[in-house]
Amino acid sequence: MPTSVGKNGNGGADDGERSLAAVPLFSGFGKKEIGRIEASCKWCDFEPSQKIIERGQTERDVYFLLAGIAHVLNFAESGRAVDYASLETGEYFGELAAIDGLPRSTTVITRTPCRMAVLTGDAFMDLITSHKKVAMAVFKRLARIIRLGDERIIDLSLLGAQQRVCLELLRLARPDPIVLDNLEIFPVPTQEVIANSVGVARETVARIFSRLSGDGVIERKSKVLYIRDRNRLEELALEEGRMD
Amino acid sequence: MPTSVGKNGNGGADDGERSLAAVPLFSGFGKKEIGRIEASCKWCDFEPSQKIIERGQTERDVYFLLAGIAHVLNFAESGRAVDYASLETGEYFGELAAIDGLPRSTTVITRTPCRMAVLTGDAFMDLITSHKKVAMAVFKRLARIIRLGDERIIDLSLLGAQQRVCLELLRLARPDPIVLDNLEIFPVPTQEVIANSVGVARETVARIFSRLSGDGVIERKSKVLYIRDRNRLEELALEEGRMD
DNA sequence: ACAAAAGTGTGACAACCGTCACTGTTCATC
DNA sequence: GATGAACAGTGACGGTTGTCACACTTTTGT
Repeated sequence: MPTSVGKNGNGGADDGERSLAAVPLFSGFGKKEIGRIEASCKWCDFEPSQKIIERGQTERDVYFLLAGIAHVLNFAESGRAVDYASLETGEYFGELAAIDGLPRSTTVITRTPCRMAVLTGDAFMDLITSHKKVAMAVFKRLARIIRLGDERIIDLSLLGAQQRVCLELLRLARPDPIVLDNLEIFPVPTQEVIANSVGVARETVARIFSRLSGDGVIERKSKVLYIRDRNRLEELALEEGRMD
Repeated sequence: MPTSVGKNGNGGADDGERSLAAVPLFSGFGKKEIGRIEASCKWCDFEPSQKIIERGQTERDVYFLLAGIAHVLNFAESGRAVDYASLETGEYFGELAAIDGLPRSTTVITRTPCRMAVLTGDAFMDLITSHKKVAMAVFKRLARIIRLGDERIIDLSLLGAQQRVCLELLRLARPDPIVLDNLEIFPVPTQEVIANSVGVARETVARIFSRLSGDGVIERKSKVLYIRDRNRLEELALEEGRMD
């Protein structure tokens, strides 16, 4: 089992703020309206590594992440995981089941302590059908998910493990807040997370990192991973940059 | 180049019926309403192997497939293709760009002669925002696309080529219309199409077919592929059924 | 009906990568 | 600061699969 589940099985206590202000989906609403939505929410706190929804379950709640980070993934019987996405504060999940009524297609697990607001699937659908802005925002989000999925399918179908890892590094990279020319990744995900995100074995990620470090392309310092030679990294990601 | 493009470059002539009756998305509409939508459509006929939309283009039209079959795919520079889906009569494509205004993420090419109705992106969005039933149907379709994509990512990440090919055969299989216990695939896609659908080399598909034929699991007769031993095929798809 | 094109079958071969089995390192927690 | 757990690095090894090359078969078009 790659992930242990927290003890607080019943869904977390409610002891935090009750505000949806952090959710961009509702940014078009006035205070009254938001208040009404807030009134129909359940509020929960979760510890790290807790399962919020699980593939195959049939409830239809929609979750709004008010604080914390969660990730969307799936497990194979073998125990290996496939990571789809990381959810940040303000994002939501569980829409699919609310929309089509089918069982959950993926599992969502908290990475950090998380505070969430929960709407029933019906309440969410009411929101969608009665507010065009919300509907549009959800449409755009679904479109984005589809586009990201398509990209991922291309990568998995056509690229080698090394290329996919390099691409993932480039996707994760952000400009260094101080020296903006430098790219860095902070915090560095574990190799296992990266491996699950691009569909390779963890050891393969380790080997590729070793090589990249040796070539001076990347450099790791505890929590930060610096990208020293972005061009080379892009070459490796795009060309058939062989490993030898 | 795996696919040649038809000569009728300007988008096809209009010489067919002008009816959206075949499109389930509009099934909830009365005659008048459908008539209004029909009035705002452009109508086109396309020959086989014509590119309808192409990855990267920025127009936002939405296409309704009134007759024929098209497929959604992408090409790598190497020439290898990734097939996402096959579109049948009554389905539509091009929604994503209409929704989010971004460039086309995939290419769509006709497989057979196709008749289509075309709405501008704006007209399509009007339809969505003014008719809840349409919006819901589109939501459901997007949800379905996401779920299918997720499945595909799992398969690509966790399964071997052989397993994926066997799975694809099971997905394509339909009961024999006469002897309903028998499964068959008709018409058989070319090995190249299957290869592009599951992300393996065409030769690999050929080799797997050879083996399956030798083991009496499948049997090919010109246009039909019979599945003789469904259980074995499922075993091979799910277990780590080794090739020896 | 015939030629050309498209699709299929198969061998040889290398490399890529997953798996297994470790050791070494860093990190939290007492 | 010690101690265990999580994380990271690395060697060995073999199977699976992609690539290249080519013969063969079926389909298509004229």
